[in-house]
Amino acid sequence: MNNNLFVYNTLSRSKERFVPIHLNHAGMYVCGPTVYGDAHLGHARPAITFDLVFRYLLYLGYKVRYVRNITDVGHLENDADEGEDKIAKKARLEELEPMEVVQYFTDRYHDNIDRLNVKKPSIEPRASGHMIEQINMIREIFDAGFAYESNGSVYFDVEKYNKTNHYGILSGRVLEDLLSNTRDLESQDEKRNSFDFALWKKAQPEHIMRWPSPWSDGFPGWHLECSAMSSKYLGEQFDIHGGGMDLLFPHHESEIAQSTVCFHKAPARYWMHNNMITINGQKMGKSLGNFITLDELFAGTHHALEQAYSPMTIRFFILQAHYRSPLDFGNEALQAAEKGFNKLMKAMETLEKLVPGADSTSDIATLEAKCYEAMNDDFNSPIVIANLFEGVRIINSVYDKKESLTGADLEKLKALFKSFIIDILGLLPETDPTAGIQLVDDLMQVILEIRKNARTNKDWATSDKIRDELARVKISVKDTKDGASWSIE
RNA sequence: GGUAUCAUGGCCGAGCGGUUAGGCAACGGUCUGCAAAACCGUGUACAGCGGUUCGAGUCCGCUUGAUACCUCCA
Repeated sequence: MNNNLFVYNTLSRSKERFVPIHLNHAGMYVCGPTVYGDAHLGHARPAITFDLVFRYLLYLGYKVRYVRNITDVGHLENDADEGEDKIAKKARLEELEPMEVVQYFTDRYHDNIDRLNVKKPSIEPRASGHMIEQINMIREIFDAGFAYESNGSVYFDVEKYNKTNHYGILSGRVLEDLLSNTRDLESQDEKRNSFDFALWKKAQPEHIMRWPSPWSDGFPGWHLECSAMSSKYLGEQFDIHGGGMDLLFPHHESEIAQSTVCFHKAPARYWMHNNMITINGQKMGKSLGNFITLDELFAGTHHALEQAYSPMTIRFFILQAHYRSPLDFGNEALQAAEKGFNKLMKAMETLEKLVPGADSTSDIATLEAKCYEAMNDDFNSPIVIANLFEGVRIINSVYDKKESLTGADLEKLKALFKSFIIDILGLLPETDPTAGIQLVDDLMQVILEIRKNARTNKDWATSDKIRDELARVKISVKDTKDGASWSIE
């Protein structure tokens, strides 16, 4: 097993060799979406980033348990809403059952993510299905003396925790700074300190999503579900915890505090955070209202979009940047990704047509080594892609008979492309809507035959008319030495 | 105000003490009836100011600017 994989750990702010807790096994937990709205481009980033991690670990031979939750309860809208959670609010507005809303957006999330060819996680637990685990965890924290009850709600005592631990270890914060710098928030009277966070929140009478507990009818706090579900399915300590950078504080910080109190150890060894997708240099987010949903991207219906972008274009676009770098959305960049992706896919087709030569003019083994090196260096997909384009150059040159590869190297290159493009990067050829329709093939053959006759007679007007008319229906015809070929745009 | 992360050519984005990133766009060439594709070649770059070093986008300091988090957020 490859043990040269290095992972950037937010905890240490450096790349560390990946050593799993249990030999040949890897446990990974990633914070999933809150299902109260359609998934947007920002949601695609962690889904694809950790899909890449998942796929590469699998590829290396690890037995991976990948847990990605669905948050369907508990996130507070804001203080003014007095504990009404987002999902309940949406449900009341639309007069739907909360679980109806959850189901609707969960299904839509799955549809979008599936189209991006994101592998399904091993377990996808829902917060609402783990009330008992969450209540038990609160009880443990309570019994350990790190929680207090206030008016039916339960809060985590951050100040007390910080006496023996460092609350802020992940985000580089110091509690004293938090004390003096916390913004003024109203209605904090239930809490001893502004930075204490809720473990259990008492439900207001109008609040529909509620569960019984020893303290009140209510719902669990913001950070608890991840601690409860990750420990349930991955153990008290597991290998990788992932999520967006915006969750670093306070969400992940609080997870560490909860788990440390309950299990006396940090929940995860490696903390991985993907950066944000920006639009005009600003974070794309729900609250900012500047987001573009995946549906809109696929259909090209948002006003900021010059065209529709296919799921694979989006996936390629995201993989062309390193996951820890911010990625700026732009039509020009998306269009460049689209062209680059098509070039890569065409080369894959060409690769199948190559015939072996007597010797090799390019070093495929080195190319392969570079791809592994890039993946092992904190999942550097842009470098992998750059190397794959070197492979594209070789493929096209061999096809043009300007270079040659031996049969063995040809097989190596095919295996390399299959492994890295399909298995690891998860890029698939876009399905041609006419694929498998024999009639279309036959019709095209008839048309090109007529055109060929015209060309033989140097009847360029007819030849060009056929090509132009076909271009209007998005079929491009290209004349090569071996005759005309056609493809759907 | 605090914490963290950045600042790379027309655009998107890698890199990291000394060697071409890559994609898209642009220009020249090969091929071609023309076009497209493909291939070959070319250019433009590391925010500013100091410092360390034989040598710095690459390390250190300062300045300027940007973003994220400190309130739900991927």
